[in-house]
Amino acid sequence: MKSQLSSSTEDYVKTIYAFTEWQDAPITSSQLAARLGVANSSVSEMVRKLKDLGLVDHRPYGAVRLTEEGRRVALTMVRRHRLLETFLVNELGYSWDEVHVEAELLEHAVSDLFVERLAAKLGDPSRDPHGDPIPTAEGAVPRIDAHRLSELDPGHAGRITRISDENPDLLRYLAQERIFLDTDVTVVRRKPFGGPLVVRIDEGGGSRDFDVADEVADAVWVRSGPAHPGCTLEPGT
Amino acid sequence: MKSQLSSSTEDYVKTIYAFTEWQDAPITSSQLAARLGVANSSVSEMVRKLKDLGLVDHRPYGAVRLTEEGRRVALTMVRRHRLLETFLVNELGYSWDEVHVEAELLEHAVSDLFVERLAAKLGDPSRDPHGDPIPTAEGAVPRIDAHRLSELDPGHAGRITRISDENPDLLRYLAQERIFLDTDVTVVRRKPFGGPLVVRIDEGGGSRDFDVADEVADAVWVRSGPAHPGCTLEPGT
DNA sequence: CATAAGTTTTCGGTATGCCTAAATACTACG
DNA sequence: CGTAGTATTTAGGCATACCGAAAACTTATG
Ligand SMILES: [Mn+2]
Ligand SMILES: [Mn+2]
Ligand SMILES: [Mn+2]
Ligand SMILES: [Mn+2]
Repeated sequence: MKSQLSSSTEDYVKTIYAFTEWQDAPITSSQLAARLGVANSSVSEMVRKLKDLGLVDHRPYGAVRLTEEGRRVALTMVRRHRLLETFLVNELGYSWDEVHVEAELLEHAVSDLFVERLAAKLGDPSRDPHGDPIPTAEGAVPRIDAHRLSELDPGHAGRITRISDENPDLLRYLAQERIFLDTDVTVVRRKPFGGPLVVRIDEGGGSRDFDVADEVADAVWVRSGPAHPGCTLEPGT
Repeated sequence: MKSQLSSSTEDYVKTIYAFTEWQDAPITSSQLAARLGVANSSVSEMVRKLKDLGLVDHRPYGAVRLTEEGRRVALTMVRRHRLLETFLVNELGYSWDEVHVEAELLEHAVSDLFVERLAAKLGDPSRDPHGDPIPTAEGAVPRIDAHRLSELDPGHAGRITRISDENPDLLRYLAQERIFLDTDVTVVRRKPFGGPLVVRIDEGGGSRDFDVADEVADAVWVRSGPAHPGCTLEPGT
């Protein structure tokens, strides 16, 4: 059952999974190549290998989709990655913009024992420093019910539950502006002529207004409703 | 200054260093091959590469010796390995026979930042779970003044300061027999006709006698003198 | 519906790091 | 001091994972 995949294989599978985590369409070869920073030809070769391993479904010139087994492997890697990020922030004092690169390598080096011991030590967290859900060891993914800040109408209030970790510079900027996970925000209005979104931020009893650039509004996810939402689990397949 | 060596390169350098850590003679090609579990021919190729990188001195058919630069790299890897082992035991509840394999992989995946943050969190320890000295970030090696149990005369008393981590089975056996680092022992006598060494073990107010097989007596290092010896540092070169 | 534009795959090649088998160099002994 | 035996290096190959360029296929457009 433990087939000992190479780190490249693990990264391919993880990247295929990540693409459909917050949207629906399956990933294409060139998108995969772009995300992995390799040539299209390299993807063609690896996808054939992944298919031979039974990790993806793929017809020539078609999109790449994970099989059940591929999804299982992906969730294992995502769990590792996010637990490691949590460890780096909670225990080693990393900031949330520094953790991704480190976790990207460590995830391939740790054993299953290490991961489970670490999870226990961290108190079995259900989300990582960016608010991304941490799959359980059994492959269940905590459901996070949130919308992009960019999609919300004026007047909508909620709590930041996820910030895309794709751009470290953006994360650094937000930290500097004292905007974190669990910060409460209200959409005030959109400035005219394609201007930025204005949000009100609750902070230490008072509040302040903040202009949100479009790229930022796309990266920040907000959940309305109760202050500390319980996480519901959807079973792994 | 950071030249990004491959994990194989790092393991070669570390193994060359380790060979002379507790004895004098430099390592030969075949010894290196045996320790790394690779063919002699692989060593010949890699040693040429290491020489090109300026990490070792080597003439054809001669022994392999680290250069100053090689020693610096080796000490970096040894520091990583031993800090990771310490972390696994102290923070994740590993036993001392489980840590080596895990650290062997992790040492190549962690960053300098990770290592220094980890060292700080662990309180800058000067020895690992097996009593092996942890080099400082500057490359100074805590000097451990100890002798093999097998070399001591009857009547000699001391404290266990190091146990070779080469054989996990031996470590497991010793743990089961409640013999740890910092256990106080006195050599009682050697049983005749090449029989085992008998040592007295101080334990919880009382004491017990224990028969030590030759392989064990070679693996256990004892330091006489004060109960908690201060560590002296020898500067890295 | 034909062809241009874009995407994907195939092809030939590079770099690591490993292997076995063969050649070569040391060393120790008669 | 020559030679047998051992240690080491060289030669030829394999597997992985990457590349750029060329060929093959899909799709979009006029
Ligand atoms: Mn990775
Ligand atoms: Mn994350
Ligand atoms: Mn290693
Ligand atoms: Mn150790």
